[in-house]
Amino acid sequence: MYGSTLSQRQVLRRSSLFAKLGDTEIDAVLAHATVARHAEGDQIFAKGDPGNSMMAVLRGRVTITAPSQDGRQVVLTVMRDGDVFGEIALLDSKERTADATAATDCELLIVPRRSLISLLERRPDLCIDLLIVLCERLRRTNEQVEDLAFLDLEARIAKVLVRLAEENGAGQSPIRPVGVKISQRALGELAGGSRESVNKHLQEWKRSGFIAIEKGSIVIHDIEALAELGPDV
Amino acid sequence: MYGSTLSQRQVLRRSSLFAKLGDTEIDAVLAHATVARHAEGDQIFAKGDPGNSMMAVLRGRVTITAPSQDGRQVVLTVMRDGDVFGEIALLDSKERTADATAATDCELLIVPRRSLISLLERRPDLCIDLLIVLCERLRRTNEQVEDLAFLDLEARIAKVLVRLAEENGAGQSPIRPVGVKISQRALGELAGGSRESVNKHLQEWKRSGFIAIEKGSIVIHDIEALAELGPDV
DNA sequence: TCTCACATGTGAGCAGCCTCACAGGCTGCC
DNA sequence: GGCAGCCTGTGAGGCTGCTCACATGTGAGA
Repeated sequence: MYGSTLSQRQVLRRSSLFAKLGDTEIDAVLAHATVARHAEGDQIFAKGDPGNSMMAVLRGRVTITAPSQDGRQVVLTVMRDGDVFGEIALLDSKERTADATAATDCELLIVPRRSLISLLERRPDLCIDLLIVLCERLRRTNEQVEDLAFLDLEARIAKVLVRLAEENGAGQSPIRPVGVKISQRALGELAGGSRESVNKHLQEWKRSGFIAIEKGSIVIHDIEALAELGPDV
Repeated sequence: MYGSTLSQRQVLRRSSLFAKLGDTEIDAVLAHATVARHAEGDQIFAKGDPGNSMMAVLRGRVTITAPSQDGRQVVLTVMRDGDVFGEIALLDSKERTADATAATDCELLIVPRRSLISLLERRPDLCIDLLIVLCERLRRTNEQVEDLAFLDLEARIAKVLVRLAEENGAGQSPIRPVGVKISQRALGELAGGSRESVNKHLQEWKRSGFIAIEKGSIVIHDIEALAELGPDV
């Protein structure tokens, strides 16, 4: 876990929450933080674990999922470079509320409770930043509740696909096809539906020319059409 | 809105977030805050409104709901004495994410953005309290996502009923019947289902002797049975 | 008193989505 | 090479929960 101190600082600054810290404070956090590496598929923590640390994603992607008793899952969010997660259990000293799994090989910074609390006490402005992060999270989760309550599966899948396409850089031109690397099963977990039903809707869209289906990924040809299917409630 | 300063302070201290403040700080908040009264059914704010204040419930109940395009609603939470709400839009300076409606006649303290921000800057410990409030909120919303994704309507209704019963003071004895004052339509909005479907499940439970149904309220005779129907995922 | 708004009760019919079952194809590992 | 484990594709069957339609009771207000 040791590189030169300089690069460690830079690594920590990749995380939005810590970006604005001075060297002294960065070093104070680093003094007790560790870097963990996980291979794709590794479980980082499980719902119910005691949570006495917060993680920041330095590199890679982490999915936060809620497990059901019978082995199904819903994806609550996907964390990427610079995002922090696991702060809930840390802040209220309870159990982890969800599972965290490495979606790709990844590198995490693990900040123990005491470091974070003492940092927050020294820097009220960071505290407000963290509040804003939580607000954003809450907005997303509320939206997910609305989607599950009001939209049918087709709309939810469309919405997820559009979001993934945008995250993958569909911004440039609405014409250029965008590839989204995801299995149909995972898409189902994101949208809250079964693998088979996802497949059926995708087939429908393929016939309509909105998308093309490849092994392990979906190529979106007409993102407008999908956006119309998955309205913002 | 003016009573004696003393009672105003006490009123503000009813809200958990402000309870620990000293008189000086209370007065600083009060200097810019106002008290609003709303009659049952009044809309307090609507999704999409600009949000430059936070509310604390001094007396009464407020339901936070998400509206769908066709007029349906899901209830996200119900706020009661001492709870604060509306802090999301305040903190991240965006629009309100949901509707707020007075579920009963109620009295709210309205704290404008600047007062709150300056208070939070002076008192980092409050900031952490607020973080914990948001964490709790997030836990609840995540649970709601899990419920909608994994549980069927019957389980969701049961779970809502059990929660309402507990909030209404079912604690004492599991034998004594507990009355929950709620319409079947409202129950549907809490559980994410239609009025008719709610009615059918309730009839079923009535036949089984778990509950009795009265106009505008439900009397729970066997809360254990309901708790078993609505497991914690 | 009459009416409006709202609450509960109930059945018919339909759409969405799930599960089950079975296909074939590709990849990586023994 | 061959198998295990993942992926996609597809149909049958069934349940859940929705909408629609209508009936009844009741309290508030004109």
